[in-house]
Amino acid sequence: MERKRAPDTRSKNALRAWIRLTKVAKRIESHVNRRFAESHDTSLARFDVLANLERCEDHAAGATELSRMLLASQGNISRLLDRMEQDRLVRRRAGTRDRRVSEVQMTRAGETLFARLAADHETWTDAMFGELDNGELKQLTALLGKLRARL
Amino acid sequence: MERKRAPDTRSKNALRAWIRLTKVAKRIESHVNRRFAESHDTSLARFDVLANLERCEDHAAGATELSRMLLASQGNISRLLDRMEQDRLVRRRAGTRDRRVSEVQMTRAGETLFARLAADHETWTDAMFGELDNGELKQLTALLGKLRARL
DNA sequence: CCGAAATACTTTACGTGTAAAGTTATACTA
DNA sequence: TAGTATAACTTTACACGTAAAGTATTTCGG
Repeated sequence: MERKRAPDTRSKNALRAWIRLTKVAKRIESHVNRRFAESHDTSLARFDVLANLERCEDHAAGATELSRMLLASQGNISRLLDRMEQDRLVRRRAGTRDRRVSEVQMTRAGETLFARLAADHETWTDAMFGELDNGELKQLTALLGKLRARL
Repeated sequence: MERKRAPDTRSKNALRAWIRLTKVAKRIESHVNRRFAESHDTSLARFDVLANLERCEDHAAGATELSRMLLASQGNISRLLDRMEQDRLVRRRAGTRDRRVSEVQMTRAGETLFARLAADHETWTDAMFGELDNGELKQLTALLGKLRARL
């Protein structure tokens, strides 16, 4: 008894790749989010903000700059920073040169939290990607890089 | 002048793969969402519901069944279906055998819309993945499949 | 220097995601 | 069969995403 198989056209293969890509990304994201919530009462969105500030000069950046790094809208960032500021993870003050700019500065508390989050995050990632060896990881990264070029 | 490069450890490579994976997925998702909004005044979330109903017997399924297929919570599905029902894309009625079940049935309007959405979606996907040839698409799908196993 | 355009951010309205509590129907056990 | 557990769904409260309109500041052309 021969099982009917989906066609092997380029178009269908692209569709399959996209569906698998989004499902895998969703699963990992939800996994990481749950872990951040359980063990640190925080979220992936906040981690992303901290991770990007970490790589900035003086651990500070403008809000628009942040929104570009995070691939998110300014409005979204604005309220996310409101909540993070309430929790004392970041501080905002008007820019000195350009007073339109809201300079976002990571606080000591933010730095401390980020260090803990980053360590856990690396551990989890390592475990989740455990099925792939080093060569496969690079291959995956390279394929995604090629894909990214067209977006 | 030699530029300092990030270390090539398994852990860092896993981190890089994950970051690229989520960024690429986000970009495609946002692209598709914008297109669905512009050309059909709808969303990726609704498309996913329709696509999954399409593959069900009689184009109908229980809400819990749907939430599992979509990797989403029951509460989310419940309200998403409220909105889709208002727009006459699906219909709900109590199950005949088990009256707790909310049987979700795609309407004619839903089927018509889905046909149009699916055609466009395939075109867009094909274009976005244009950088990858057929072999690379399969390779990507396979790597993601391996990854999925551990989640 | 003055008015217009551009830029940075905030606010608002809404869609979509979760967790947790609430409602109703079914199933199971004593 | 009564009582309780389980299951399907809805509701609520909140986080987080967008687009679009609003506010304040800077920049630029005349």
